[in-house]
Amino acid sequence: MKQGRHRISLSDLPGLMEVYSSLRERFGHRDWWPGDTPFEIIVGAILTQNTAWKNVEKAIANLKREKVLSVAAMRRIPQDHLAELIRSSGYFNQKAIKLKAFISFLDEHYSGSIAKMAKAPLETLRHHLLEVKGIGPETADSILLYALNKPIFVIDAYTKRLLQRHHYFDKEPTYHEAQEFFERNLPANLDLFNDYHAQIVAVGHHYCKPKPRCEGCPLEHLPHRSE
DNA sequence: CTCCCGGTGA
DNA sequence: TCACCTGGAG
Repeated sequence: MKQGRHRISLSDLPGLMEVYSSLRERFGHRDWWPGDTPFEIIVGAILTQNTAWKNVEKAIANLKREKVLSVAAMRRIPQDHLAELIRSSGYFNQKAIKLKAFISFLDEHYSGSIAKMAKAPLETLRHHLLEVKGIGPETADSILLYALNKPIFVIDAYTKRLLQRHHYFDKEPTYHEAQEFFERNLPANLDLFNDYHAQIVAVGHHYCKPKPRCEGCPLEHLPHRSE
């Protein structure tokens, strides 16, 4: 680890593309965010808020079994019934409201059509999505990238932690700071943005946890704090 | 900052 | 038992 009297500066650190290569070499290309339709991915993005994906899978399965995983069906189903189906994802009452809020948003702005929505420009879409109650920056960007194939870099808790622990930031960056950092230092490539976020989630899940487990981490060789 | 809330794995 | 989970609102 490169150290001296001086604080580690950006120029001492590997570029983001090298970081990506190290992760990718370890984890392989991730088949991130499986989903049969864009709508299923959007629903997953809302349900997975502060919730382990495992618990979301059950909820999605319930929605499929009850044939509620379409815009029309979700518009029709009563909110309390919807809440029961997604119980396993936690915060089920709030999330039922959020799903309904998204449907209303879709109806108002895009005549209830995901396809029409997908044609809107990224910035317009992001601005509109953030107006929806229950959709914050991470959920909005996940929808944009994974459901609508817009080239935007998704930031999550793992990402901010990684940037701080590996000295790209002194303190934990804000969402916008982290996003700007990635987008300024990487080509705006859809598959790269897609897979990079997936790689970060993988390293965050296995190594860069709240309590770091640096042994064997694919990024162990680059400067880091193990706190 | 606190609250929302269920499941999972250590 | 308990921390954590592919956050967001008030």
